[in-house]
Amino acid sequence: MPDRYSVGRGAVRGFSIALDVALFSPRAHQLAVLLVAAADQRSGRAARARWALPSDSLRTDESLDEAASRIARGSLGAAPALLEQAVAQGGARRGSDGPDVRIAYFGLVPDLGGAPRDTSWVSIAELPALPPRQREEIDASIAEMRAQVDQQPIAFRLLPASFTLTDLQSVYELLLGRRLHKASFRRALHASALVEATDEWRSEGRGRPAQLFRYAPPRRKRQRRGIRFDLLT
Amino acid sequence: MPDRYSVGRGAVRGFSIALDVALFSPRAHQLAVLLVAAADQRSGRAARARWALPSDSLRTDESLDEAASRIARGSLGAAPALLEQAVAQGGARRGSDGPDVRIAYFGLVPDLGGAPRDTSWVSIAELPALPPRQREEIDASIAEMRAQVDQQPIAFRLLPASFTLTDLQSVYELLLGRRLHKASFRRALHASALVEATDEWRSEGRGRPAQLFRYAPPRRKRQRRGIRFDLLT
DNA sequence: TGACTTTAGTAGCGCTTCGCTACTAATTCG
DNA sequence: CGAATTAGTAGCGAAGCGCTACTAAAGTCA
Repeated sequence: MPDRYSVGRGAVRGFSIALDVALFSPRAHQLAVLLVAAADQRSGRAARARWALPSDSLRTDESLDEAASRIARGSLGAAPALLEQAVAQGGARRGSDGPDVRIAYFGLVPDLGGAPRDTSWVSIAELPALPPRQREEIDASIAEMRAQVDQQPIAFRLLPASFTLTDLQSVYELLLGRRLHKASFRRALHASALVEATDEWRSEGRGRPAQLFRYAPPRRKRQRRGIRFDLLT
Repeated sequence: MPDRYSVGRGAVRGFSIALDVALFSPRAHQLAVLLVAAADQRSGRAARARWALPSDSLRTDESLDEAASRIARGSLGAAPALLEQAVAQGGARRGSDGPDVRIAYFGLVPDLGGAPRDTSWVSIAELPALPPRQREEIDASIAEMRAQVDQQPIAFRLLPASFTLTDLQSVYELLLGRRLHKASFRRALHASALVEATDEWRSEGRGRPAQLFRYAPPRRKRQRRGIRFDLLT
């Protein structure tokens, strides 16, 4: 009889688990991901710059979420504004001594200026060569993040407490990777009542000054919707 | 200096990895999940029936996807119509000898009648006591599956090649867990041109016979949409 | 036979949402 | 003073949604 309910029997304890954390941030009108510089490991050569996602092995005294948070803080020097699990992949050893299973997390980080030492914010449109599977992890993370953009108000975590609506629209455009129409964006935003106007205005060189808004979520119950056949691939 | 880019260094090889597979199927107008009966492991007692998700440890010669497929086939006796990763959880040992990390997959299975020996289709509204964390895995799987319902035409995988529109609507209602309005459902479906009518009709006892349709996806490019602020929690 | 029940399927109203063009408003530059 | 630049709004036409109310075709049963 096939082994149909072997819960916990004969567990193989030989796996190592690596966590990769893709931290995204809006930088210079591009969506950028934080990469760390790692020395080339092959000997007998001048060390060339290699790039990789912040990564580490799971330790025995922490949960996956804790490990992801530790790795994010270690590479960034601060806690990200959001940190969520994207995807797990792996199994079947690749013949190397690397980890067998990789679990990818992604995070969002406001643009607060520079990058920590030995790290760099790199536009997702210009990614360098990366270790195996990390490219797919970044792609999966972006897809997962975009799926959450209109489920959770994550865009506001990338902005300071008060911001202009043009700022907010730019964040949405970077997160989604496409342009939005100004009037439609504002209409939908106002209808949602997610922001409230302050009485401050910001002048940014030329042009009319922009009013500052703050995030002020109402307590609303989620309303159901019909089937979105138009979203089917 | 903090350990910021320790790719593959000091990997701990002590983890075991368990995969749980939640297989969903429409049964008796309920969404059901396949559970396997496991004998009570505590000794000195008459074995009471215990239920659990189909589960097994990851082996060293297979990938995560392969393991999930193996477990699904092992419990079901056939391959499911869909199998996708839902979530990984764990780390930090619970002091037991169980696996350290659990990775949940979910699948969809058409209603083809009975359940294999030692298994049972149980309505998700009447779940029995389950091993730790499996309840959360089922909840996460349902949420993930529902998020995919209008991204992928997964409902059609639960129906035979030809079906009535009432059948199709029932599948959508079970997958989404709520009632849909007949006229609106059909209007959206016809607008999508996802199905085409056959020239056959099915009479189901009383009432007017229903026309049979088949799934016939058009090749269409995905059109972008605006921000759905109204979906924000 | 003929009314009643049951299930399938459609018409269309009122409202909301969307993308878009076209406008007005307030500031700096020269 | 314009011209340029950025902020913000009005509103049109199309599409989508929820719903009530209808028609259509079968079985049931007096």
